[in-house]
Amino acid sequence: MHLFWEHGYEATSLAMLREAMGLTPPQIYNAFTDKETLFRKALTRYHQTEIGFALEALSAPVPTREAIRRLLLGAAEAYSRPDKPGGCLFVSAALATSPQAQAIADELKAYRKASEAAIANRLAKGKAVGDLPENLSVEGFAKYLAGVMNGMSIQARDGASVEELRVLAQTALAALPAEGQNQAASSKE
Amino acid sequence: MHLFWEHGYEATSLAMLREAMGLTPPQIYNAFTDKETLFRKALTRYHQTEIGFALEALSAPVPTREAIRRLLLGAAEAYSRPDKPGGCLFVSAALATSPQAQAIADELKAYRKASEAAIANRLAKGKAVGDLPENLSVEGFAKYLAGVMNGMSIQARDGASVEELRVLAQTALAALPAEGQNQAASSKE
DNA sequence: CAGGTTTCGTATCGATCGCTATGGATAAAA
DNA sequence: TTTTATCCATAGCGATCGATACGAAACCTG
Repeated sequence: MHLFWEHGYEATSLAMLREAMGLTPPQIYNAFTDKETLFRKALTRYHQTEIGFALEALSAPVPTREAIRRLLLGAAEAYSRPDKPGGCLFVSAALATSPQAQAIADELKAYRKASEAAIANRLAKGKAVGDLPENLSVEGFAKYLAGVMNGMSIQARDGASVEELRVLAQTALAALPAEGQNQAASSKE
Repeated sequence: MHLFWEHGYEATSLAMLREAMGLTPPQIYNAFTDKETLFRKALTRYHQTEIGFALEALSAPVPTREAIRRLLLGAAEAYSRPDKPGGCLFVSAALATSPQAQAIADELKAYRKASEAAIANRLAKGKAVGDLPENLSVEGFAKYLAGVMNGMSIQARDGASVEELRVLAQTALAALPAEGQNQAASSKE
């Protein structure tokens, strides 16, 4: 998973994977069928172990602004762990691929779209509760937030520290409109 | 250039390049020495022909907020041209590479860092003129803006339209603080 | 201990990568 | 017309890709 995270799908060779896992070629193919299913296993593992903060933030029983704050700050931490590759695997692993691997690229794109949809769902819920102004475009703002997270992934890959990503997240939060009461509190931290 | 833009450095094979240019192997090597220098030629060409909006926006004799607005809206257009690959070549072409191509990845990273530095310079100038509040962190805000542009690049690659990217840019602009007079005007458009 | 079966590491498969040597066609010089 | 030189497309170079065939070792069963 770390190798795919660092070098992407195509640039990670089976020789690297074999050396990292200490397996011989038949062992790796008995266990994972082929490279593509191995990558998909790494994908689901990444989703379960490294991206939990997102679902956690979006489903927490807190006001919408706080949920989004947790989402972005969670990304700041998850994308800049010292012992892990920088950024998000969903963004890095197959952004530009050869025509043969476009199925993989499409699958990662679907993951990103799903993340954006999850954000949009949370925003719609917040709008229904009254946390967000009536005239806010849920889809537009979800695209903004998903875009900011993707941008944080690039910045993390370029070496941005946790603190720098946190500042970026806080800055991005300033674009979030508030229905009155909770705007002043956010400028404190 | 379009092939590198679409498929990235490593996933673009010389066979694809030869077919696109209608050249035989010796012709391509006589003209461009090897794949790496060909890619660098494509890089400088991309920088000259597709990214002019950035320098233009940052050096225009307009208030800081307007400069940033032109920067982000310019990116929205440049990243979603119908007849061009989506997103920015500097972001897409070598985000995750094999160890052999890390020199290329580092070079693109340097390009991205240079863009962020250019934004920071413009912000510092704006701060000196009084367009921006005194307590604003120039580096932090530049990292935010560069991150938003990188995120727009990902969204464009995922199929976002010009209009969607424009909305994203406008949303990102809402995070820009103003020294009083020009804040009200921006919420109009 | 002998026989049959399963497991597993090595060696290698065909395909493709970036890149280059070679042979034949063409053009200029005598 | 003959000779020489230049150009350039085809064929193939070594290396590496993902994936597999084969022989040896190990193990459970009589």
